[in-house]
Parts: sequence; C-alpha cells; structure tokens
Amino acid sequence: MIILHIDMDAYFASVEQQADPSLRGRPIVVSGRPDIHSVVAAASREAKRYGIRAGMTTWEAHKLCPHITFVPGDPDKYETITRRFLDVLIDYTPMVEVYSIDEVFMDVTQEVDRHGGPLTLARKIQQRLRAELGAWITCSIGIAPNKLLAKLAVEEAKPTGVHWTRPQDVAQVLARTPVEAVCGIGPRISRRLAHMGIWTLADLGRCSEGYLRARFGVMGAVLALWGRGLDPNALIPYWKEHELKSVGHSHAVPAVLRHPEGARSVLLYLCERTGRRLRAKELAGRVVHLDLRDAHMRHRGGQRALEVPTDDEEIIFRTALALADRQGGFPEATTMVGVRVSAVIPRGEVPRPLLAVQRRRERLEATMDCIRDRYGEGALWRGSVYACRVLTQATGGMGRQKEIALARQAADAAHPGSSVPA
DNA sequence: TCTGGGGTCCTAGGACCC
DNA sequence: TCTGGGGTCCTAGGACCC
Repeated sequence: MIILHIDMDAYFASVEQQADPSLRGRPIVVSGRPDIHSVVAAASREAKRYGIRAGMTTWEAHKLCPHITFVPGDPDKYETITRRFLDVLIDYTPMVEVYSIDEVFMDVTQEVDRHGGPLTLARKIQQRLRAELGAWITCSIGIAPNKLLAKLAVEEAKPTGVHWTRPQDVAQVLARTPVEAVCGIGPRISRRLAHMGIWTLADLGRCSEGYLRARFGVMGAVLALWGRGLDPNALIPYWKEHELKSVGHSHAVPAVLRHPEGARSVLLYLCERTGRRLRAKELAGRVVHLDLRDAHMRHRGGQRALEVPTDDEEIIFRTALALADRQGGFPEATTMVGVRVSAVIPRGEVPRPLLAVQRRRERLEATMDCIRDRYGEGALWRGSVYACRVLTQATGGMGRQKEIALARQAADAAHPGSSVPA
C-alpha cells in the first residue's frame, strides 16, 4: 500500500499572506479573538525564525518578536481554501481522507505507476496545489506504507518537501522515533511508558500485546501494533464521512465578565450559537454537557440527558443552568465556559413538540436564523449578550473594580429573573 | 500575563431490568 | 432468607487530536 500524508505548511498564516500581499515576507501570527489573551493558531515561516510556535500564548509571541503582526483567524476563509485543495486531490484518486482542516491522507496504491512512482506523483501534486492556490500556500508530503508511518514521514519533509519511508526503512524509523511523536500518544501515556523503560516505537514493539493490554486496556492492543510499525486504522475516504457526534462551543471569558452574572451571559451566548448551528445542520441532540473553569484552572460541570432531542437554545440554556446549579452555581471567577450537545440525530427523526408555546419558540428561532443568514450574525442580539459585548469592547483603560461593577449592573439589568432574556 | 476552540474516544461506577 | 449474570442507560472524568 502507498499512502500519502499531505500537510499544509503554516496553513492559516500562509492563507492570510496569500490573501493580503502586505503580510508577505513578514512575521505574522494568526490567533483567536483580540479581547482576551489568546494562543497562536499558526505562525508564518518568518515568525518561526523567532522561535514562535503554534500553541504559544500571544503574549509569549510578542515577547519573542515585538514587531510581529497579529491577524485574527477567519475559519470560513480557511474552509473555502480547504475545499479548493480537496478538489485538486480528488482529481488524482477518490481515496482521500480529510483528517483535519489542513491535513489529508491519500491512498495512491493504484495510481503511482501511472504517474512515474510515489516521489514523482507527490511532486506533481505539490506543483498543482501551488498553481491552483497561489505560491504562498505550500504543503509537505510524507509517503509510507500506512497512515501511521506517513504522518511520521511528513515531519521529515517539512517544510515544503517530500519524504518517502520505504518498507525497508521502517525498522530504522521505529528505532529512532520517540513514542510521543505518534499521533495518539500524548504526555500522559508517554510518561507511563517512560516509567516502564519504553522510549521509542522499537521499544514498544519488543513488548507483547498481552503485557500492554494488561496495562493500557484497549489502547494496549493499538500500542502493540504501532510498535511494529502497523496501523489498525484504515483510510476513511471523504465520501464515507462519519456523521457528526456532537456540536458545542466554548469561550474563554473576558476579564470584565469573570463573575457569575457575566459567565451566565456568556453561557447564554454559547447556547444560542450551539442551537443555531444544530438547526443549520438539521440536527437535534439529547445530551447537554456543561464545562466551567475557575481561576485555578479547575474544571467543573456535568451532563444531563433530555427526554426528547432538541435544537432549541432555550432548552439547552435551561439545562446547562440546572447543571451549573447542581455544582453550586458558577465559580466566583469563571475563566472559561463551554456547552456541548451530543447524542445527535437528524432533526426529521424528532417528534414534533406538542406544546403551543414550544412551537411558537421554534418559529421565533427560525425567524432569527433567517435574519442572521441574511444580515449577518451581528444583526440580532439578546439584551444581556449585547450588554456584555459592549462592555467587553468599551472598558479598555477603566479601573478593574469599576469594570466589574458595571458588568454586574449590565447583567442584572438584562436578566433579573431565571427566564431567558429576550 | 497564566494557558483558545473545535472535536473524538475510553473507562468506570451505579441504576435498573430481565 | 438470600441472591447470579448480562445488557443498557446515565453520569463523571480524563486523554488526546489539530
């Protein structure tokens, strides 16, 4: 089998540089929202020269390179470009797996001979992508007998290169690859393995499956295969796409809203977004999950199953509030709020609500969706959400105590009772 | 100056039913 | 008077990915 792993180089940053010539050749960082301390989603190759890496806080990036340009991320733009490069790849074979927004696997076993071998095919693909997307958007390609080894091979190819791991090279790769380099082995598992004296994939390969199973359960069986350079995960072509399992949103809470009332408004906003996205995808979910994080980075939350799957933001919000209450309310300084709806099924399979009040709300939500589809997400706001937004944007330079007092007032005014503010 | 936002999958205990 | 085992659902929590 011949598998390609295609990984776009510094993807979000390259897309921004391609779109805006004034950003080309400059150190730039694509990050989240400007109103909170965020993390680096992508660093341009120029930024990487300063030691800036994805996952770093924007504050660290600024320290490493004071003249860095921060660009707010634009997920829609990246998705559009991803569609375009998928169109190119599908031209070569339908056996394309979309692994993430900037990574794909291709099974080109049937195609390589026609294209003059794996290396020639990989280079052809790179040239095609460059021609279609622009010279600033480049990719690296790893070639190997399976997905596990192809993903390892692409690391050797970066940036902009091609690396082929042939079957006769596998033993060497296993001997030099540390376990934590494998996708699926995180800090926790690699620490446990280190305690057992296992550092490389080859070390792992010398363990019996039974030994690993006894210690890692189901994961042990997978580890045993990885240690021998085998991959139990077959390529899943894009046309066999698995269905979405859950939909949710989470937000770091801006400093001015880090009190229970502020967190409550953020939660309402996130429930709104989640309901809207469920409706857009014509899905409804039966289990609501809440996640709250306090100033010490401790998480609390919970989940609750509903009787009937829903796409109604008010039901999601009320359920999430009940979960928060069960935990003793919101932490005094809530730094993150997240809500997620899982156990989703197609909307059409959900029985119609019997209550008139619920049907009325459905119509209201459908109308709000229409308005936002037509005039943008900012066309409609609930009072309390809008108050928080204004506050977040307008409090720069104000004293911290005054900010908090103002935020409390705004939140109190917007939702005095327990019902959802309009 | 503390550390984003979108997901998936696994484990384990308890309730409940047959 | 004491009591098995399997299946399914719910909840909590953790690990990991890009």
